[in-house]
Amino acid sequence: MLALADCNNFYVSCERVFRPELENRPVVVLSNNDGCIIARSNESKALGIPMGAPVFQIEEQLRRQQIHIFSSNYPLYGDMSDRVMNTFEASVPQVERYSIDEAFLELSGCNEEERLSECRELKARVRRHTGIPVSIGIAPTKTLAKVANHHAKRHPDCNGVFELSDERKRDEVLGATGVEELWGIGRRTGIKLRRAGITTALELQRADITWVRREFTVTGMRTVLELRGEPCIELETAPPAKQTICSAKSFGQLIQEWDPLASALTAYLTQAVDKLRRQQALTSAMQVFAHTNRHRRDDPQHACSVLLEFPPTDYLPELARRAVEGLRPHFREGMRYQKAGVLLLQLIPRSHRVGHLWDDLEQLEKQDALMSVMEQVNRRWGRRTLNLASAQDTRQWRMRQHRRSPGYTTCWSEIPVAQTG
DNA sequence: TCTGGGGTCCTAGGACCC
DNA sequence: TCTGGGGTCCTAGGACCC
Repeated sequence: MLALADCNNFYVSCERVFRPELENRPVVVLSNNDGCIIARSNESKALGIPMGAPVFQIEEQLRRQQIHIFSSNYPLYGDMSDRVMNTFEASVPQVERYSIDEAFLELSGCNEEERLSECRELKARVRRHTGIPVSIGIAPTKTLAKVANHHAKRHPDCNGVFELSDERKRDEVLGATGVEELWGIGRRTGIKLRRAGITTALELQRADITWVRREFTVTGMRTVLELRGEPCIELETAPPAKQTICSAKSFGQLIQEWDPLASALTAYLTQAVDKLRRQQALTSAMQVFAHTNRHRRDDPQHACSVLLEFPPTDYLPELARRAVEGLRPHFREGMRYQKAGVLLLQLIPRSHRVGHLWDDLEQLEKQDALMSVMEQVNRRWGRRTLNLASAQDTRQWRMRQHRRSPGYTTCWSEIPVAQTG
């Protein structure tokens, strides 16, 4: 039997661990550049703060209702996530880390009673170890576990844990679930289903399978089978290596000159190469792009993008040179660029590097040594201690983060200090 | 002034092969 | 008028997820 464990309002909960006075108060967390709302406490939801709302549109409401606002602090959330996941992994036989705040678990309990108590104990342990509240939904398939989890969150009498295996109970809950609330049914498919007269999860579960297959491809069919209790989506305990790595961001302010754009590009590439090396992979192609802000109707619009190919490598200085030189001819003077990024493509495991007679092995070793030293220094002394010079001047593109919380668990100088008396 | 970032999977259609 | 039957590989685009 599977379970989906999901941290409640995760980013908000992370902030509250270190600011307990914000318990029971409305709190929101903003996206990069303090652009829009990406996490809300229950109190903020109750006050009608919509998910994804641009901050500038609801600024007045946020102030009037005295909602506490945080910029996002991804190093903190990533670290808290690791702590939660480690607790799961120490407690159940199998864990799939599904996202920063969710995991699918395989449970050992043989009957509903055992599984419920197993999960209640787990929920309490995570709270004790990390301060983060979680909800757990139990079911025979991932899709049903998602439904069970929603139910656990919405019904306080469940105390955050709910099992959906009994068929009668299952169909009753599915009958009360809107079809677009299901995992795998997005906005488009939801509209299409409603047009076909299918409005609840139960109606979808009972739909004709060949019709579903024809209209909604195998993905839709899998959803239906999973709703019937037939597992189609396996637990993935060892995540497959990524096929592409992307690093892209909006700038803190619009950029009109090449130098700061090149600087931002180098910084984003640094992050991408970091992930590449952690995955022990090499890249042999990358797409580099930049574009203006399409929301600004009055600004002239421009999007440029270039695809570069080269022998497999993970050597940052060379990749940075290629990215910058590659995009340079496409950059247009005077445009107001809003965002840039890189995609690393054609990834291969580092162990598959094919040597050529004309490879300069000594050169490759030197490059490798340099990258390793850079990583060690940065691990020891903090991110970006050692950096490419061109990525160093962040003044013109650095993210806006006016309300960022300290790196309580991720930065030596920001660790909270406890005082007595 | 102000609208996130990072991914995956699936299908259709074209090119090409025997 | 007639115009095989498979198969692979690649790409673009749609849809979805958190």
